[in-house]
Amino acid sequence: MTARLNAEFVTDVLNMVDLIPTGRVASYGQIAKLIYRPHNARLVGKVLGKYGGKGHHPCHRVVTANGRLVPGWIDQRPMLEAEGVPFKDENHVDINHCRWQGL
DNA sequence: CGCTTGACTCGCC
DNA sequence: GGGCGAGCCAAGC
Repeated sequence: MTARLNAEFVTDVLNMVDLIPTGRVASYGQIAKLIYRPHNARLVGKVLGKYGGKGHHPCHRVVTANGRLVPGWIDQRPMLEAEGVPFKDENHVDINHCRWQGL
């Protein structure tokens, strides 16, 4: 995972998301930091929406730092719920309790 | 070639 | 504790 500005970045993001354990979620900033790009959190979401949606990566386990799910993606809630992720609201997960600590 | 937008984050009020 | 604004990077028009 080197500091690249192209496909390497995408590969690293997808790789990180793919290794998130079931019943656990990670925030965009968390992943961005793991790939040495703390300011590219927005890119993580963009990548997931493009490559993640096309590939077989558990992009549904990735939420915002606030624990909010993807706006417009209603299927994300039941998917996370089925994996054992506690929910605060219909659009917010208890990220404080299920945050991925794979650091 | 430059402005707009986006599955974000953090600081300030 | 919740709402608002600024910052950052990349892709699309």
